[in-house]
Amino acid sequence: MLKTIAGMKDILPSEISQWHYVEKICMEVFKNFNYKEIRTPILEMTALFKRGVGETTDIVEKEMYTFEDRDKTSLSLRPEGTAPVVRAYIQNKLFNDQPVTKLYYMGEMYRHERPQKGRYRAFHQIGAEYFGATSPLADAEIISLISEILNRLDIKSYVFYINTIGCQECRPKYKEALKNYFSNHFDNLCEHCQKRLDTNPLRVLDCKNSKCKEIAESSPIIIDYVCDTCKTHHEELIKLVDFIKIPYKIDYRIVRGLDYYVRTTFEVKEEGGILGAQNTILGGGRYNGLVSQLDGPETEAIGFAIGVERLLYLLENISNSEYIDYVVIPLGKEQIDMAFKIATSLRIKGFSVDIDPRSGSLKSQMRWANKLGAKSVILIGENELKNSSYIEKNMETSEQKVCSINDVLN
RNA sequence: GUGGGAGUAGCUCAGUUGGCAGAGCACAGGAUUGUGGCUCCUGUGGUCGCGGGUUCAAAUCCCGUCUUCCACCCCA
Repeated sequence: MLKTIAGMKDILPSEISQWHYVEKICMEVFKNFNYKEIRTPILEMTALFKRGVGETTDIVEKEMYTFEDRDKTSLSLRPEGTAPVVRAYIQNKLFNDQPVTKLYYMGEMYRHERPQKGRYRAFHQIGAEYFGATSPLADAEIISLISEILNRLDIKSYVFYINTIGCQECRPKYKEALKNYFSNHFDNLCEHCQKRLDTNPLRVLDCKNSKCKEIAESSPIIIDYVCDTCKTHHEELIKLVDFIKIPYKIDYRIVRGLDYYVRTTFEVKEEGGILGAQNTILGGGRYNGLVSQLDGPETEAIGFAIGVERLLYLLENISNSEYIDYVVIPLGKEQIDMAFKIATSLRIKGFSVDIDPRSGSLKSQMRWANKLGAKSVILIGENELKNSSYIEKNMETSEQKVCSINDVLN
């Protein structure tokens, strides 16, 4: 039997109402914050991600679905949403329309990783990008927007972490300080962190190893090393977030894995054990260099992405009350034509209507109607057809009334 | 990419020292004439993930492979 590719799965009719629910609420909140939807192809040139996400990131180095087009161009399924949106922003010169541009997207992303709970090779992200704003107000607005989405979805078991990771100016100094500090504890670091100390000392901060964690506890703190611009930006952001009373924690270990981030980074995590090890349900940050790096004008931006599959784990079981307005039941073969006509008429009028194609016994059709959650059934037998009438039965109250066929057909 | 657990009916799972493939739920039909849900009866449904091997005999033991789950790496 042919199956889905490993780490990819179908979203079944029984699950789809949850997806619609999340998408609907997000779209409403985006509307409230004046974001416009953008849809980009799932396939892009590999070069976009190499330049956008970073040549040395894990995503680009070992997780992309990459293959050659017929003309030998290297293409990749998008592993994330930001680079394509930035590409679209530049290509369509959206920066000419408005001084600031606020976009959101919802779609499937692809990464060739080992599947795990909350981590799939095809997964969905809902995200937004805010272009053209240097002000910490933009950062605060993004955080407010995320908070509102989580509130409206009635998700409670999460922690909002905010950090700043400085800029190209000040981060190297911090990295150097970290390197010095961790070098003094080199023998007590795990194998990975010993290597990371050279490649990316920031990563040692969010290592899961208990010894590394302990050492990281008293490591130098980023905020002591950032330049004045970054520090002011961070402080003003915090002031704004406090002012609108959004709960958060400052966590200097939120370092993020993608190359393009500067200053503000943030993550929302579920820490009640529902998600296991993959407990980050959304993440994002400011990326000031990305647009110019992809040949656009110098533009500051900030964005985030929600992992929809992870978010769905946290959703309280929303009432999945499937129903249908009518099931039309002919009691015998002679009444099928008229049943079909009545069903059609009701459908045209806007009701949801079904009719059993199997023409089984009355009992079996009633059972079927009950299973579909029919609010009412319409029964047509020999006697009714003779009188141009039908019986409408309310499935909740069991009340029945005789109606005229002519009325329903008009 | 690395390490570990699991795979038997649509779903959740039993299956003893290797000896005829099972249950509950779901689905279908029925319980005196044309009325659902509750109850009762009956029935359909399996290449025991797939491929090799050992054996008179394999769901059961061995090897490989795929999928899935858990963790690492990393990320949403």
